Amino acid sequence: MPEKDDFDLQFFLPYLLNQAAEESSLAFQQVYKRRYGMLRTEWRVLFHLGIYGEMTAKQISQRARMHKTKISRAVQKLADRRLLTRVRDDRDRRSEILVLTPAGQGAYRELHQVACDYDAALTSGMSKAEVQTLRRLLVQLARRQI
Amino acid sequence: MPEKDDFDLQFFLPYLLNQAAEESSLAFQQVYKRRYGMLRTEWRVLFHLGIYGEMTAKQISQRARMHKTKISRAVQKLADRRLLTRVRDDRDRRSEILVLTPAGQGAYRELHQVACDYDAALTSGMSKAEVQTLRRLLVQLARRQI
DNA sequence: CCTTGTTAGTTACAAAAACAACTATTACCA
DNA sequence: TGGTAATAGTTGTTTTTGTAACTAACAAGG
Repeated sequence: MPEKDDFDLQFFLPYLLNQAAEESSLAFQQVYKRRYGMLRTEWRVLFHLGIYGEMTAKQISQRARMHKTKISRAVQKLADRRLLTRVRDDRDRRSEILVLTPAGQGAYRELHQVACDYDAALTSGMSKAEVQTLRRLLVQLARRQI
Repeated sequence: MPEKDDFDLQFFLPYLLNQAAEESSLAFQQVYKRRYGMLRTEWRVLFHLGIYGEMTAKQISQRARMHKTKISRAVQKLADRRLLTRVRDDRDRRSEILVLTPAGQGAYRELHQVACDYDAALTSGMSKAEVQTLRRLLVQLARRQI
């Protein structure tokens, strides 16, 4: 039997981050899944367009660090449900500009409100300073390339 | 086009946590994937056995919050590669006790060392206090049920 | 004992993700 | 120009995951 040592899996950052990420997105997932039939990639695309305005799939892919095939399929589904429209870019006819329809904007606004409330609930047991530190360090981890 | 507001997707905790989790496990993933041909579930099972000693699939499932089918498949693969053996529990012949083989213990020790170094590298840009706060809040998020 | 219900683990099938190959367009440069 | 390389996005195929149904073993009350 292996010797015990001071390493605790529960504190190993990649593991811990994953546990926290999964647990803390569960309830939010229920909302966009049950209520809008969306997948994670789909609400992410919706939010990118809702927050940053019109974008191409490529731009979303870069900002969200998601593979282009995931974006492509998410965009397809959102277009099927008439939540966005695609407009060929005349300056570069390979790419297309994605624009939320009024229905898409409505869905975004509702989910955005849910997200705000949800984030507030998640941080409700933390002090302002703690929340600030937490987000700063997470951004640092998200940007770092080891 | 939607109005801009003060909500930033990059700071929405479920999103941010996920980005941090993915980015910060990338390089570690390379190691267990390329060097041992393991999947995420597999190294988790390996680590549970390496750290906590002999366990049943059910116990790992509870501690790691992973579904029993994932565990079952990971155990199968690890057994195929002779990294663990399964022993029927005579007190309850439905369950089986999982035990690392010497090869499994060796794999664990190597990956454990990698993990330690990796965790140190991830936190190298943070103060002791920051790291402590980070882990504490992450544990809090991971345990919370909203 | 013998039903009824529960639990540990596996298997089968459906959903989703990862990866590679493809089309259409643009960019560059000889 | 025209030919090669690069880029935006899609499609097809293979892995991996999620979900439900299954087998085998236990538990407990009649």
